[in-house]
Amino acid sequence: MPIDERLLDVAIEQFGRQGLEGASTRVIAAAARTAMSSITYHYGGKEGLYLAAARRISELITARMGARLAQAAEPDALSPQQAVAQVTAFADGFLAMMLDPESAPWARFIVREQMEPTPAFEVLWGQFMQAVSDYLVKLVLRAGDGRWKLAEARVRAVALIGQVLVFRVSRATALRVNGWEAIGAPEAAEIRRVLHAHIRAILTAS
Amino acid sequence: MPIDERLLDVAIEQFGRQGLEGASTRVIAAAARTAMSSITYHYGGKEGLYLAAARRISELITARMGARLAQAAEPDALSPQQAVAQVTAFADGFLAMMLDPESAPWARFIVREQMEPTPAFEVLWGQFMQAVSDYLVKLVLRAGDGRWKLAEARVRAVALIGQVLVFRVSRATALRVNGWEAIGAPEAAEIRRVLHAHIRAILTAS
DNA sequence: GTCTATACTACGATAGAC
DNA sequence: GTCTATCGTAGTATAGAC
Repeated sequence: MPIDERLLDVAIEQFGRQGLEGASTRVIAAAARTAMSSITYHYGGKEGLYLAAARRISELITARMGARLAQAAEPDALSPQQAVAQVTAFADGFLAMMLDPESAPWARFIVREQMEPTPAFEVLWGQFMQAVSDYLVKLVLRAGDGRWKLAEARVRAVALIGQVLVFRVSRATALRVNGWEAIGAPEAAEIRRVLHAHIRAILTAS
Repeated sequence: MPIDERLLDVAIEQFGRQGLEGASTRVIAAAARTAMSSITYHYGGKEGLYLAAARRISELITARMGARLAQAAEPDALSPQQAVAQVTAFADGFLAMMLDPESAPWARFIVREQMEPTPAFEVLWGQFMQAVSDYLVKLVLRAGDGRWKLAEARVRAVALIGQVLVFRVSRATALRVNGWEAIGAPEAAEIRRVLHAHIRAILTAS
């Protein structure tokens, strides 16, 4: 693995944990087994490395979600029941990503950007968030079969996302509340059961 | 306002934004208009100040949520319909806190602790999170009227929380998705409408 | 109690050897 | 391209004046 890729991997980990200011280029360079000045050479400096990390995260997430978005039928062509099924499938895929240990560094990076946006947020939004949210809002609109205006469907989509996100973002609390040591296969199955029930209830209620 | 309280206020703000390592005692002391060594004197050092900030946040949140938890009837004595109403009232109170600009620093601090727990997480959990989650799980159990086991009610409670939390933790995305500039009164009303509908659908679905 | 002064460590950037 | 060496700045902690 070339130096610039090693640097990106370490950067996502370190920036995710410590933030742009908190992370140290010394530590990043050492963990990538190279000299500090490699960061200047490849990315122009600390900020350049930070933006490159945001682009790399977008690539990794697009690689995971892209297949689903590409193969998905146009939401407008679906029946409401099919749209509910698609939302459920989306939630399963999103949950799997949120529970995958490898998503932890990305999640830390992204949550930081949510609460304290920097120019890197524009990268994340433009590279994958906008497409994902457009897709989900369309599905919700279709599942509602005309019951909801666009504005309401958007809020509903955000709330739906929240139900999945909480198991990554509030992981420590989720573990305590449930008395779990970790989220393994049985716990993930329990979460999926609940999310399926919630999605069906929310999207099919009169 | 005495120096130690000024230090705590600034510390919550700074630690929330930059984390334990990222925040600087120089900046904190300067913003509190005192000398760096006051931190050592009052709190023993940076880490002591960090733990004190966690205790202060717990106090502030308890002051806001405590009234509701204290005046709330024992969940076991409620009818399922009353339990649904209580969950809705809880969600409204929690959402108001999440939308209140003054919650932003606390939220940043707490989210950091969720994703990268330090000993301060024990403080937050013990001081208010445990009581709040116990209360909510009991309400959900009661609303389910025997349909759900304890384990399922816990997962449902976490998912419910997620629907509210997302508007604080993923604020930047929520604004983009909805095309909002900020979350003012009309936007908050729209969110409440959706959350009420979701809670009713989730807790009363067969 | 609160301050100033200072010791010591770590930071990011960069010049220059190879 | 990748390294070492170094500069100037900023970090925490602490000693000691008042």
